[in-house]
Amino acid sequence: MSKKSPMREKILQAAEKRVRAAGFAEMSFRDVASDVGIKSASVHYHFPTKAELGEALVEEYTTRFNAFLVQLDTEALLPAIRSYIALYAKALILDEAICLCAIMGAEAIGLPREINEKTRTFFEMNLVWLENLFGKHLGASNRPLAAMVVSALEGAIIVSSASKDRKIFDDVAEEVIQLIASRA
Amino acid sequence: MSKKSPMREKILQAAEKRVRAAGFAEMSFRDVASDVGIKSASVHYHFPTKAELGEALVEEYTTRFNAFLVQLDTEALLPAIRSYIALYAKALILDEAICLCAIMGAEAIGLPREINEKTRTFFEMNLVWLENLFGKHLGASNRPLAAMVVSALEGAIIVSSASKDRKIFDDVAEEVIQLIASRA
DNA sequence: GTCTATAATTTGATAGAC
DNA sequence: GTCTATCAAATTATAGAC
Repeated sequence: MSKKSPMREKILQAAEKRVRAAGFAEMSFRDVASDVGIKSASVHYHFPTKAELGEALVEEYTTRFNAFLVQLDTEALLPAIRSYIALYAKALILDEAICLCAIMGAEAIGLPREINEKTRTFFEMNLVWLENLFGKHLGASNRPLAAMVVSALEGAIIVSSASKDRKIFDDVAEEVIQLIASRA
Repeated sequence: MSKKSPMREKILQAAEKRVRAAGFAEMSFRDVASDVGIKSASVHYHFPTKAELGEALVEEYTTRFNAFLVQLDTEALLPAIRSYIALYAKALILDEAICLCAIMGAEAIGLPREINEKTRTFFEMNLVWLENLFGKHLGASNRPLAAMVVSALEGAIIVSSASKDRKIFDDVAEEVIQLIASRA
């Protein structure tokens, strides 16, 4: 679906970084253009409108996240959960940013419907993956537990990032692991 | 600290609604002025800069939230937690919006330092309140459990709101209650 | 594909009348 | 306290040259 143009990829990368740092509304074509070394008019060649850039961002983010999830399907329950948590930890610590879909979800009312639908798909993908994981290892699907895990990790990234205190995320990560271990 | 001017209160209320729906960056003086029936120049009389309006928003939100928390201090553990969860449920369902400090935290990089500090204070207030509650009823303070509760509820509001599925929040709320009950 | 130039709109903010 | 008038800057987006 997505073309492999190198500049397109550079734009997506720069735009994602800015959205995940300050929000979709704060990300401007001029800033992104400056980041990748071209002019804002040239960004419109790759993404005609800001809405289309936003859609591509969420789409690509979801695809990338899903690629990781698929890899985890062979692991046992607790190792899989640890790897899943590591995805969120990477977002917070390595990228020094929050989850793209957390900010897109928070800004939802001001965003185009197409972006909102893709954001929703990201969360549903996470929930379904966890449900299947629990179904496979705990015998029952357990959507409430899946919702608890996704919410706790998404929330932990925001609270931890806003508080500039990584320990908050680490505390929540450990609680999530213990919670699932207690259900096993 | 905050003056009791009726128009000032109306402005704060309208601005909070807009920030919690689409973010601080998307909230404009003109839109807020229109909401309360005055011109944007008049908003500057009450709040000279947008940064000052933002600070007042977080400050007032924190004060209001704290007033609720103080009231809950006489309740037993599980009733107190249920009431605490109800505060978040009210934000999601009645206000049809996410937590002000969740969006302020998510947009942090693009916001003035003063707002970031006040946002951080809000989260710390929540953590300390929960820590004290656990200390009183569980014998030990347990900051990780406090972080888990705050993160799960903040995250649940965002995921639930973005997915337009209230059941996600309700599921997480029930998981939080069960989690704390299991530690009692 | 990228550029210059520019249109059209919105924004935060100020000056000064009332 | 609120208004009109206005400004300077930033924004999304388009047209057309190269």
